[in-house]
Parts: sequence; structure tokens; C-alpha cells
Amino acid sequence: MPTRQEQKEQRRQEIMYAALDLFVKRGYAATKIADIAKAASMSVGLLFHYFESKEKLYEELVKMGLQGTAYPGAQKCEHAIDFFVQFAEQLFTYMRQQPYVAKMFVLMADAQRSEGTPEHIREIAMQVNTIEQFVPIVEWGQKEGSIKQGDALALSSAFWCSIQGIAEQYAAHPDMGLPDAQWIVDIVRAK
Amino acid sequence: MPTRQEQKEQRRQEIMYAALDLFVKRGYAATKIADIAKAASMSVGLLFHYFESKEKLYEELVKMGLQGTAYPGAQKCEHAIDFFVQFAEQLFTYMRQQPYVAKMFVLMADAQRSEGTPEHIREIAMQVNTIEQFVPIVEWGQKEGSIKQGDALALSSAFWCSIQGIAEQYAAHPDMGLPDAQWIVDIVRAK
DNA sequence: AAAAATATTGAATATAAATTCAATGAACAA
DNA sequence: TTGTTCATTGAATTTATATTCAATATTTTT
Repeated sequence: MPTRQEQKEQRRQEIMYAALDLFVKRGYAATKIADIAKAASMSVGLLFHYFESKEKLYEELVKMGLQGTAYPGAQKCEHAIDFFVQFAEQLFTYMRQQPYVAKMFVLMADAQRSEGTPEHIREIAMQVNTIEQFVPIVEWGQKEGSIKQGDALALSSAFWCSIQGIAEQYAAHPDMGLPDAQWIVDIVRAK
Repeated sequence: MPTRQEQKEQRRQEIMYAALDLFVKRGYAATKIADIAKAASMSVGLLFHYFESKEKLYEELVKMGLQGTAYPGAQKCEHAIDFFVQFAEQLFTYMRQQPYVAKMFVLMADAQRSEGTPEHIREIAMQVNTIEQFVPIVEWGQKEGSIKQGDALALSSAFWCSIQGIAEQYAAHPDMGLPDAQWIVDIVRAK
């Protein structure tokens, strides 16, 4: 028998996962509190007992996304290209194992990109560094010969956006599966 | 001096472009009629003089997207890979030349994917054939040796989703530019 | 120029969705 | 056991936004 504290935490989790799923499938604005409540099998009133507003719930989700998203560093790679391989394979593995990883990935991107996002939430979402983190690694790989030539930021961006697009597809239709990570890494790989 | 018919058509266009821009930047649900009206420099009432509802406006946009999206066929390519090169380069060229191409691209994908889309609109959006159209070309290229091996549908999907992700980024931040089309084609290219 | 048709506006209304709340039930502490 | 606190509900309220409308201005037709 779980303590009341645990129960409470459990409830909050349920709400958050239900909201994450719907926010990703329909978008934040299109998702009704009533739908989230239904998905979490509870009344609207109870949902508000746990979260003071829809926006606050969104904020909590984005904060959770910020935590969970500790991407693997460029540990012990002989070649720069190996970093990208590791990165993509690890990410895809997580996504396959835990559906919420893919969803969170999409949620964070949305929060960053959409003009509809309340400013203070966008700021939180912006804290995940994304494209920029790849630039130095691309540059290293270009010197070294394992990464193709070209504007390093543009290459990083192409890689990242592709993963983004794939994550969106996967979040919406997990049944379709994820591609071979190597295929995507070929975007940056030297010929 | 334009005729009234032309004026009317002009007005409708203005509204549609304003709506396209906002739908893409914020999402359909998050976009307020009042915002569209302001972006199109007209009153809310006038907007309703031209479109009977927000949903109808959305529908018209999706129909427009269906028209405009006559993708180039696999004309006269010696190798399958050339088709993908042509396709990506042509698409990127259009996107660079006409901002609305990238926006429309994103709108259509959203309309297809989002659960929030009214069913009859989704059906219209679904008529653009996307991933499936690539499968036979991938298969041809695999026999031929110009496309890498692996599940043809998965490969097609990876290619398409990547372009999708890049288009989304570009629609939101056109200033960042588009990558070299060849980089993306490398997803499917045989080594 | 007068009449008719169309364009345009913004405030009024209707609708939809978020948020509150008073009431009830269940668990806990005494 | 009994009182107290927390969980839970759904209907009532508030707020946000789509939609309507009556009034006015402009253009076209006769």
C-alpha cells in the first residue's frame, strides 16, 4: 500500500503522461483539459487539484523534458563520425524502449519552435542545447576526414532536423518503426 | 483597375496567405481568427465575409496545397538515385523561391498527422501521396545498385521524414537557409 | 444622379473550453 | 469510534474566441 505522497506523485505522473501524449498528437492548443482528464481516467476537477492550470501542466512537462534530455557526451570516440553513430543509435534505442522519449522529443521541439508557446515556457525549452552542440564535433570530423565538407552549422542542422522529422513520424505512428540510425548518420558522413 | 471579381479573389488570397503563415507558426487551433484578420489588415467581420468559418478556411488551404503539390515525376533518370537528387533539389529550389511552398509543405503534413484535424479535411490532405510513391523507385535503385539496401518502405520513410523535418525548420526560420540537397539524398544513396 | 449591389466595420451574441466550487466519499490520526 | 484531512466528482461560473449582424461606406448599374 503506497503512502499518500506516493499516490499523489503517481497521479501527477498519470496526468503528465496523458497530457504528453495528447499534446504531441494534437498540439497544446487543440488539447482540451477534459480530454486529458478522460485519458487519465479522472474528473476535470481532480486534474485541477493536481495542476493549477493547463499552462502550468505544460510547463511541468517541458521542465521534465529538460531533465530527461541529458544527451550522451562525445565520450571516447576515435572518429567524429562515431559520435554521430553512437548518438543516433542511442537515441533511437531509447525511443524504441520508452515511448515517452520520442514524445518528449517532439514536445520540446514544438515548445521551442511554436509562436503559440507562452514565453516563459519557451525559455525553459530553449535551454536544451541542440544543433549548436554538434558544430564543434562536425568541425573536428571535417579536419579529420570522417565528416563531409561544408558549412558546419548547416550540416549539424540538417542532421538534427532529420532526426526531428523522424521522431515526429515515430511519435505519431510508432507502429511504423524507426529507420536504421546509420542511414541518418550518412547525412554527415564523408563519402 | 481590377474588376470586383479580381478584388475578391485578391482578398481571399491575402487571407489565405496570412492564415497559412499563422497556422504553420502556431498551429491551427492556436491561431485566432482575430490574429488572421489583423495579419491580413482587415476586420474580423470582413474575413467572415470571405470565408464562412475558420474550418472552411483551413479546408481551402489544404485544397490549395493539394493542387500546388504536383511533384515532379521520375522523368528521364538514368539511375534511381538521380530521381532523388532531382526531387530534393527541385523541392528545395521551390522552397527558397517561394516561401509559401515550405509553409504549405508543413501545413499539409500537419493536416495529415494531427489528430486535431477535422476528419474531412484530413481526408483531403491524405490524397497527396508521399512516402509510398518512393517505394518502387527505391526498389528499382536497389536492384540497380544506386540505392542502399534495406527495407524499401523504411528507407523511403527516412528520406521523406528528413525532408519534412528540414521543411519545418525552414518554415519557422527561413533565415537559417536550407541544406545542400545532396546531403539528404545521402540517406538513400548506396555507399 | 439614383438605385442596387457589394465591401467593410466593430460591437453584440453564441459557443466552447478553462477554471472554480460546494458537496461527498475514503483514508488517517486521535 | 470519531473527528480531521485529503481525494474526488460534476455541475456552475468565467473567460476566451468564433460567429453574426445591423449600420455605413463604396462601388457598380441603370
